[in-house]
Amino acid sequence: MDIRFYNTLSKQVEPFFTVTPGVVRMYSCGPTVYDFAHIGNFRSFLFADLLRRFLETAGFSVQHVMNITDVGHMTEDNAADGGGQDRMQEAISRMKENKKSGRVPEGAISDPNDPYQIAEYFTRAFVNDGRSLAYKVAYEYPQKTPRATEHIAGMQAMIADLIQRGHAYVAADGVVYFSVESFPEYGRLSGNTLEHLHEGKGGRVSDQNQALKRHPADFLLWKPDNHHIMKWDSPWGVGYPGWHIECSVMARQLLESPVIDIHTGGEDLIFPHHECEIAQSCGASGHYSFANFWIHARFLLVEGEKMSKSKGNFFTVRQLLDGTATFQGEALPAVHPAVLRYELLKAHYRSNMNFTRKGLQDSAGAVKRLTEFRRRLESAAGGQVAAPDLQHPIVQRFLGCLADDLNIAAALGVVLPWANEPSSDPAADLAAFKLINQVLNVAPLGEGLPDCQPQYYGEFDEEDEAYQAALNLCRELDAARQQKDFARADLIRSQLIEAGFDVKTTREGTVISV
RNA sequence: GGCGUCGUGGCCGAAUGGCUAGGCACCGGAUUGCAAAUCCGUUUAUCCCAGUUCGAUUCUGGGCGGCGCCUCCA
Repeated sequence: MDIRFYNTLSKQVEPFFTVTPGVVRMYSCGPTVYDFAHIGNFRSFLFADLLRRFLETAGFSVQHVMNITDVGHMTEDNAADGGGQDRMQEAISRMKENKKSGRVPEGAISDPNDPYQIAEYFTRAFVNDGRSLAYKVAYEYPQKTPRATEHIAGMQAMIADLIQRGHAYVAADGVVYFSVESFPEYGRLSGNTLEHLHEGKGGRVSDQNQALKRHPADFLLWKPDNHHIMKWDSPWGVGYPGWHIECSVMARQLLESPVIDIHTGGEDLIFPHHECEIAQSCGASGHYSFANFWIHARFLLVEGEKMSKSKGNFFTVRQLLDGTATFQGEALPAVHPAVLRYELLKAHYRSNMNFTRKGLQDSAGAVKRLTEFRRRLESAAGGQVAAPDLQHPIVQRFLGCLADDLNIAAALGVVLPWANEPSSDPAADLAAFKLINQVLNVAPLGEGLPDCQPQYYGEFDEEDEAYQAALNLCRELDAARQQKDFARADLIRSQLIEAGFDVKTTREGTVISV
C-alpha cells in the first residue's frame, strides 16, 4: 500500500517509510496532569490513535508511546528563563479549593499539598477519559505512558551528554542552557530560524537572564531552584528539568532508538517544543533526524471560536460524557462516548475542526447507522464470521483513503453508503466491518481492547433500575395500545420521552433507546 | 512583520480539467390511531479577481477571509 503523510518537517505530503521494515516507532506528546483533559487535547490524541490504528490495520507493528508531564513546569516556561508560576503550585491551590467545596471525591487525595498525589489524581482521570474514548495507548498505561518524573536520571544523563558534546553550557548563574548556535539545523521544523526569531522581545525575558545566555533563543535544560515544588538533586544543583528534555529522553528510551518514525502533537507544539526536542535529540545522538515524520493536528474550535474558559465554551471529556457541560447557559445532553469519539475523529487532522452541537447530532446519526448495519450483518450472518480479508473491496477503498494522508472523510464516504446497502455475503461483510472498526472503533466502541466491554451506541445496562422501569412502561404502553386506549398510550410515551428515551413502536412492540 | 495551514450547498465533509461522493438537516410521498423509526423521491455549492484552456470548482498568479505558531497551551 502506498502510504503518504504530510510531514511538517518538509511541509509536503511524502511517502511513508520506517527505520525498521514493518515496525513503526511512534511518540505522541501527551497531557500535563495539572487538570482534567479537554476535548481539544483529545482531538489531538484521537488523531494519533487513528493514525496508529490505521498503520496497525495496514500491517505494521506499531509501538506507540505517549508521555505524561507531571514535573510542574512554569506558566511562562519559555526558552529563556523559566519564569511565571509553577503550574503544579497552581494545581495545588485549585485542588485545595475543590476539596473544600466537595468537588473532589472523598479519599481521592489525602494531602493536597503533595504534588505526586495531584499528578496521580489527574493521571488516573486522564487514563479513564482516554479509555472511555477507546484511546488505545490509554489501555497500555502505565507501560507505554511514561511519567516525566520517573525519567529524571535519563534527562540528567542526556544533559551531561549535551554539555560534553558542546551543545549545552552552564551559565554564570548555574542554569544549564542548550546552545542553539551549536545546532545549525535549529529552525528546520518550524521555520523559526535564528534570524527570524524575535529576540527576547516584549520585556518578558529579564535582561539579567539574557545577559547570561550566549544567544537569546538558548533554552533551559536544567534550572537549579530550591523553591520549585518538585525538585531533584543533580550535578548542577537541586532543581528541575526544562520542559523539552523529557520527550527527547523518554522517546529514545521507550522506543529504544535514537531515530523514531513518527512524532505527533498539536500544532502549537511545533515551536518551540518540537524544535527544541529535535535540537536535543539530534545533538545528543549525532543523528541528522530525531523523528522522520512530524505530524501535527490542527486546533479544535468550539462553535467557530477558540475554546477558552472565559468564553464558556471550554469542555472537558468527562463533562460531555456525564452531561454536566453547559453551553450558552444551556445544559448539553450527555454524549455517548462512541459519538464523542466519532465527532473528534471525523474531520481531517490538518483542518480546523469545529466542535458544534449540530456536529454531535450528526455524529450520533452516523454512529447509529454503523451500529445498526453491524447488527444487521450479525443477525444475517447467523454467528458466522469470515476470516479477516484485507482484499475486501470496501476495506481496500477504506484503507486506501486513509493511506492518502489520513483522509478520514473520504474513508467515511466509503463506509457509510456501504452501510445502507443490503449485504450479499454477510459473513464476509461482517469480517470487513470488523477490520474497519479496528480503525474507527465506534461500532462498538472498545472492540478489540483488552479489559474493555465493547460498548454499542444505544445500548443499555440490563441491570439498570431506570432501564427496567422503562421496560415496564413499554409493556404498559403496548397493553394500552392493544385496548385502543390511545390517550393513556400517549401519556406513557411522553413519560418515557421525558425520561430521556427514544421511543419506537414496532410490530413487535415498543422499543426504547438512548 | 516572519513561518505555516485551510476556504465546496443549511451543516459536516469527499472528488474531479468537462459526466459534479456520502452523511445529517429540510421538503414531498408511502406506512402509522398519533408520534418515532423505516422505505421511496426531490432541492440547494465550489471565497473574489485575472490568466492558461474548446472548457476550471480542479492548474497558475494576485487578492480577501478563518485558524495556528513566532510567549504557557493538544
